[in-house]
Amino acid sequence: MKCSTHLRDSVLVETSVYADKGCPSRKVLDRIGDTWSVMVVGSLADGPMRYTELARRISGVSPKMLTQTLRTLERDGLLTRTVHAVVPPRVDYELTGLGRSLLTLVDGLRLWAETHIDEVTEAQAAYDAR
Amino acid sequence: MKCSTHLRDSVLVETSVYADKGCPSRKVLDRIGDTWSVMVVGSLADGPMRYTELARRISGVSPKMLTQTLRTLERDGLLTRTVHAVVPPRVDYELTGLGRSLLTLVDGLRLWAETHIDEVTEAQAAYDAR
DNA sequence: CTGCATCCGGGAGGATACTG
DNA sequence: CAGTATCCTCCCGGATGCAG
Repeated sequence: MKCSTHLRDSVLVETSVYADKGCPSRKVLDRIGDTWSVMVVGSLADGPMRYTELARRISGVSPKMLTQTLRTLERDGLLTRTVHAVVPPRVDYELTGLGRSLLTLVDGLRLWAETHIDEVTEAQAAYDAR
Repeated sequence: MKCSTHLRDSVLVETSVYADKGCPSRKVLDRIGDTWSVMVVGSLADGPMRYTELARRISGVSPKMLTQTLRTLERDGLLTRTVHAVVPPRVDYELTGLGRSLLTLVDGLRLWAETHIDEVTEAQAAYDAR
């Protein structure tokens, strides 16, 4: 787990991991780490989707956070935002190729979650019982 | 990307995704989403490690957050904490089988990051240039 | 319908000093 | 060495109102 391609200059930190802010893992983590981002990407797996549809599928998200998340993902090139010049306004969000390449990870995450959630829950119960 | 096993009761939200707080993806997200957690798990990939060693490899982490992260991961059954009764104190942290099963994801994350970070950076630059 | 602007409270998390 | 305790700041994110 070395940030081999982004190690700092100093030889003293050769063994450091995730040490550099510029470490790509760190940057991606800031994105994947964002709960809403992952949920948006996951939701868009099924295809293009409108703003309201996303809001409905991601229960609990405020308009503010949804917009903010969508903007960030758009800026990162993970999805496209298409405004249709009609009334009422219609805006479609769709994953880019880059965004879809993330689906593998997101899916892996979901799979791990469904597979191991029980073990985690048991471990927590055991820990709390001490 | 349905939380198929954890859908809410109401039929009205049948199409919702990540809607339920109890959704396992959501829970795992709270863990994976945590930057420090991922870095700790990634660092421990190489084998057992002491507190200070972890602190050194994860540059920028405060003692507070490192301890907090380690406790949470221990509680979740992702790593073990072994205290050796010696002076000076020696505490080893080691991934459990469950923790190691997460390495696949963490590695996938790192791989995606290293592979696509340039595309993301370019996309950001293009977006900002508009 | 699809947002943006604004306000605001709470909690995450950094810095620092100290202890068994 | 391996943490704990304390303080304090910042910003995440919810609520609300409004605009195009």
